[in-house]
Amino acid sequence: MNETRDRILDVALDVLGDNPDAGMGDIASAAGVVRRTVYGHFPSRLDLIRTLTERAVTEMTAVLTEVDASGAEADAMWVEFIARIWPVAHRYRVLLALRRGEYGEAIHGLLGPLDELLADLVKRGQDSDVFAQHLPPGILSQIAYGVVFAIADSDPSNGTLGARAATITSLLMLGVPETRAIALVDDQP
Amino acid sequence: MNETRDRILDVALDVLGDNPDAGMGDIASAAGVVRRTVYGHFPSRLDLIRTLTERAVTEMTAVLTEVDASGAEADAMWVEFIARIWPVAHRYRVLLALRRGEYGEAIHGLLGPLDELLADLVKRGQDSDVFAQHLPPGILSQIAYGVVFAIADSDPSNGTLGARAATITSLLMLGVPETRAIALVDDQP
DNA sequence: TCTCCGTTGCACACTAGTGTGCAGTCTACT
DNA sequence: AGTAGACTGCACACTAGTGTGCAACGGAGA
Repeated sequence: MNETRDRILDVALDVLGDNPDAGMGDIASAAGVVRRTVYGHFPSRLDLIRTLTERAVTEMTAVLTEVDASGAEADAMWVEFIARIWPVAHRYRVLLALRRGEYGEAIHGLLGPLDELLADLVKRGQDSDVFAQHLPPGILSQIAYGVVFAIADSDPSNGTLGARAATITSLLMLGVPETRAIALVDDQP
Repeated sequence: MNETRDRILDVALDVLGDNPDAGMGDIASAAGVVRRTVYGHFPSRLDLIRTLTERAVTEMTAVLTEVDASGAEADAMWVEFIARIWPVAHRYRVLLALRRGEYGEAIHGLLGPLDELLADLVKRGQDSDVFAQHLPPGILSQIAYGVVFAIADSDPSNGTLGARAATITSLLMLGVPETRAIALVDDQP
């Protein structure tokens, strides 16, 4: 039904991932349509980006709330969360870049609930002495999450080779000892 | 003599720090001059940014090579480097944002030598088992350095309160155990 | 006083993007 | 065959920035 619309969204994620400043024209031609068609589906550039962000938030909060329900320790939850978010993180890496800039405020607003869930998880970890307390949970969660995205971004292949490294790195940063971090990661099914 | 030129450079760092997409007009009025005057000193926007970057690279490589000469262990070197780079990092935080984008290539080229020095330091740390090896030195150094900038960016006051947290966080990420990290940081004169 | 020289104010050309209007075409469905 | 809906192609108005040219201004120093 809306296959063109979906293709535009998929392609926009790719194109903006390569260059967050890409214009509607670039997205259109990458999707094999004309610029006017894109405006037919998304009245403005902001609409497109908002739709993309909503998609990301939906996918990510779904994963996070599912993981949350497991009742495991905070560090184990984090490992599971990153493992499941990893394939998605690379696709949506552009959102991190787009948070500073013209649409920053809009994106920030949509990402807000996800940020809170993450901060909660980190806070619980800090309260039970699983995570270190050198930074407040709000900042620590953002930085740790940002590192995962940054590694996803440095990873050319989007393969699972980087997922392990990203998980270990973020765990270390959260204050989990290296031996425990490696044990947790290697426990993944 | 060149007090206007210097003021423009200083102010540009502030303005671009707040908004990396600020135009020459924004910089000019923030510096209390007219746009035309800015073009009198810097023929193009790229010139301005290049000059800013050269300044940053000069300051930072000076610090890093000085620290390098101490012959200390890699983790101690890192602590000293961050401690001395911290006041500068906040001012030049814009460069991290500017690396992706229009002038990315130019900035990347200028920052190259600094990147290599950092990667060398991390590699030496990995070789002597002071740093973990979950990521190749080139990526690990970038991520660790990025985290320091990111925390500097979250820090509203640019006070030294965040410096401690940033140093600990980057050490943890580099694989230094928490107790050792804290000991190192508290050893700072 | 005269003269540089940095600065100003304004006009201009150019680029590159956004978003709209509208008539025409193609295709799938009835 | 006919029609509805999506897509196209093109023109247009608008915004916002870059970089240039040039005459005029004003102050510090010879």
